[in-house]
Amino acid sequence: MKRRNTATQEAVLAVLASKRRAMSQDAIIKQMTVDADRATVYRILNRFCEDEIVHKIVADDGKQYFAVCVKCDDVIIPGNHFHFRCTKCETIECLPSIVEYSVPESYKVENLNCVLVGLCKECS
Amino acid sequence: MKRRNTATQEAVLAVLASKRRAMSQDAIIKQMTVDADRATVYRILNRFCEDEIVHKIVADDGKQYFAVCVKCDDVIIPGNHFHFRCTKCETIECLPSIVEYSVPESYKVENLNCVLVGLCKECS
DNA sequence: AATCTATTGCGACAGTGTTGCATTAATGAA
DNA sequence: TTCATTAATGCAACACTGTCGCAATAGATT
Ligand SMILES: [Mn+2]
Ligand SMILES: [Mn+2]
Ligand SMILES: [Zn+2]
Ligand SMILES: [Zn+2]
Repeated sequence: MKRRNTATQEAVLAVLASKRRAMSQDAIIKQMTVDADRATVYRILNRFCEDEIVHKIVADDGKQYFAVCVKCDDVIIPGNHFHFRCTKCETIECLPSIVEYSVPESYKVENLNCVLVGLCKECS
Repeated sequence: MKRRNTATQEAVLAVLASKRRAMSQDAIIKQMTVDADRATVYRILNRFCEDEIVHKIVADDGKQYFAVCVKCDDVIIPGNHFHFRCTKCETIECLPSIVEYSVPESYKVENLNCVLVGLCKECS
């Protein structure tokens, strides 16, 4: 299954790369110049997740948000970081803060989905 | 707005109290002996949240899960604890582990939604 | 140009959570 | 007890999200 380059994929990535935030499919399509079908954008985003170009966060509104896997302060932010959702400006951003946790004996953690909710710097 | 006691409310609470897990509205209704309307159960659960009888977790499947606010090892588990979702037995439980985080200057955290995903003790 | 097949658009679907509104029933006063 | 008040419910309807099947389109390669 070799990947192909398409205008729609580049448009999706361009939006995600320009904003420094995690965005919902809804918000991504609104920001896109090219029009694309909802289902297509979902497929593109899921493909990006498989290829680890973006990562997915499920916020406490139940929606999926996607963000590019970027470097921050010259350190690659891995999957296991906190996210922050501002209830006022309705944005979600990746925090440079790593999630530290401990689980009971013999539990196996494969994934994290940690979202802090509140007011961001600008809104508080 | 004074609260009234009803059989449905007690049934919902009975289910949540008997299981030690966080449950979705779906799962709660399946376990209930009394039948009740979907919408009613949601209203009951949201009321319980307001009254802080239960707390709500949004898992990475985008669904809302509800759990009674119980004591664990004689220590009250507050709202800011991790949750664990087992992908095999499809349960969500409250972990006794507190979420430790740090946010950038002047961010205000009002809520947490932190879910660890993987295999629980029995399933791993 | 011809071929292969990844990608897309469209329609359809299941599931979740919410709301409006008429009806029922819990509660406290008479 | 009876009555009045209104919280709680059942039902229908709705918006929204994420997914999938399938035929059509269009990258990539020879
Ligand atoms: Mn992130
Ligand atoms: Mn909990
Ligand atoms: Zn903000
Ligand atoms: Zn399990």
